[in-house]
Amino acid sequence: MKIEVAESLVRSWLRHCEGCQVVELNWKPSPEWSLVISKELEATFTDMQARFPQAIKKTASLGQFLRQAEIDVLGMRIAPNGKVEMVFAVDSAFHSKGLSYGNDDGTRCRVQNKLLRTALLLDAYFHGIEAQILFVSPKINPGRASLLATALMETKDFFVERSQASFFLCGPDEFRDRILMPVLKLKDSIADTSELFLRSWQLVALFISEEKTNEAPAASMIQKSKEVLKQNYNEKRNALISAYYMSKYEHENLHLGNQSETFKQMAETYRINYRTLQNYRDYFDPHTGSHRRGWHQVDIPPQFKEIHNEFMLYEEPKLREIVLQSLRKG
DNA sequence: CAAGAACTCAATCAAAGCCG
DNA sequence: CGGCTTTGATTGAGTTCTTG
Repeated sequence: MKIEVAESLVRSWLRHCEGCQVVELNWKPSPEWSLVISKELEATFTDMQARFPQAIKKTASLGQFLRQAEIDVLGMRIAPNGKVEMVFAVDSAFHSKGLSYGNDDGTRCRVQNKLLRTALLLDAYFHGIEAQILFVSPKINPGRASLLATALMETKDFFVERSQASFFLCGPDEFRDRILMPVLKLKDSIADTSELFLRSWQLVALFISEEKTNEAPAASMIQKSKEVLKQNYNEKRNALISAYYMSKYEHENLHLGNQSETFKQMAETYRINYRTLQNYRDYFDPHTGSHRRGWHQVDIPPQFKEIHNEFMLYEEPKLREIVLQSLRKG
């Protein structure tokens, strides 16, 4: 069996991102299934032949047309009540030099043929169920993209009154945003080794994360996260200093209102919970000569100890100035 | 003495560490 | 890996104290 990596990706996508409980690759109808061809379906097929003579050969009968069909990835999303609420039919083409089946016309006809055939197939075997029909290709040359977009429009137009299906053409952008990126994000949460695409991505990711640290764009991201960390660190440090001040000297000299109001302002500035800040103060209380008992029953945590050691010799006005300045800077 | 402010400690949650 | 325990950080709730 030929292994198509794009199909594996789509399978993972349908399972995890689109909520399909059942997904099959290379789905085809069995010749053993009894297929009752309705008049409407027959009529649709005849109209289709007339409307898209290039894409569909006149010679084929409907039965033959359907039997030849194959859907690369077929997914079903089943509702809790057991009803199939959505069928996904995806055809994928991964051509590293850009989607191509011969010349422009050939490519357009092939894609259109796929879309039309799939729509008929779904109508025949999953009649009345809402469907999404997708043709996905990670690389489509710009010149052909507009051609295919037109073909897609024609197909949509043709089916607008006849079927519950919606059609999508996923070129490079949609492929990346709708399918690839969401699946890549799953890297750490899915452990199923039978999903080839995800598995290989997990393997590759081991090494690109290592390499990233040397690359410029990644470096700027790391720089950013470092800045965020530094900012958080400063906020926490300022919060601790303020808490130390509050424990040792109370709030009056700050002139920011009563104790609650003072805490409130500080907490807002340092982006922590009011209670948390109050608790910081209580950790200091047993060591600052405060009238409160504070957290006398536990040891002072190291980071509190450090602040204590650093500022224990500061006079009130000097420490007050430090606190007020940190509040002004925000 | 009632309402609001302050205090104390328990409960909760998440990250880190451990181990079969 | 995955389940379990430990540890640390944060928040919530109930009680006590002040103040007008």
